[in-house]
Amino acid sequence: MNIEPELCKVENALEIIVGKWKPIILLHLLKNGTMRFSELKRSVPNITQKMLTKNLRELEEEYIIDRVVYPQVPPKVEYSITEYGKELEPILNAMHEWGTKHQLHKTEKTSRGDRSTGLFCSSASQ
Amino acid sequence: MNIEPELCKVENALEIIVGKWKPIILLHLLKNGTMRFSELKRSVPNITQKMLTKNLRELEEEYIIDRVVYPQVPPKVEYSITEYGKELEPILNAMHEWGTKHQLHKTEKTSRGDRSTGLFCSSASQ
DNA sequence: TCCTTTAGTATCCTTTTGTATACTATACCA
DNA sequence: TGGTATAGTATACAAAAGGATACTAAAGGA
Repeated sequence: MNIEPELCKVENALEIIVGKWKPIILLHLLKNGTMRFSELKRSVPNITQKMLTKNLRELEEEYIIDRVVYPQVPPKVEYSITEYGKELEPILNAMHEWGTKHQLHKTEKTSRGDRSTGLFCSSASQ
Repeated sequence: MNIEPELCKVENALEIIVGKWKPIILLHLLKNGTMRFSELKRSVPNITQKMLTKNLRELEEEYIIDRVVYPQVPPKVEYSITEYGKELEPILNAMHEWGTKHQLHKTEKTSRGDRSTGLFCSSASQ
């Protein structure tokens, strides 16, 4: 009744999808199916090549995404979510839903407080 | 059709629950209702005081948990999830479910591979 | 008088994460 | 001959996260 070791499983799960970039990468892949490296880079505006590569490698190691290299001269590499990775969809959807709500919450706080409103999505302007 | 700024909301949401410790802390609080600092520390075995304090402060700032200080001599501080924080339950449950599955996946990999099996939950032994 | 307990701080250190920049190969194009 | 494009790697560096340890206050017990 004291410690529930089951909770540790969450810890393990989290290691895979936790991080600044992985959930966004996965959401893009879920939405678009198959994406090239450069497409992903464009879709996740502030990520650097190094971080994108690193995160993709880690997701690949966990069998969450597939990586297909075409032996072409300007290289072409395609990434897609595996069947196994698709099981993450409920988590990502729940995050997305909650994120939308929480953003409103944040905006309300802003209107009487200390946060700037402009730094939400920098993909459209600037 | 190119960039969906909605995904950025996930990014924002994630900042709050991402991290090695927050989801486990929240799961314990969801399960147990109200917990003292020391209870939490015992429940999350490998966390340091510094990390626990830091994560609790951050969750408090986001109005996800409440912190009640009793002005006693050996200090007593109780933490609980706010109504707002309870909205995270679907995410945490989805994580927990997936985590359980993924652990099996991992174990399968181990049996033909390169991982040690003993490091899942260190709360019971050692 | 010393030890214990609780909920932390403070300090120092290591590791991870992230940024910036330069570099690669090779086919195509001008 | 030089520029462009792709999917990276290599390097150097800065910042954040995390870990280990020591310290605090003030009451109670041995």
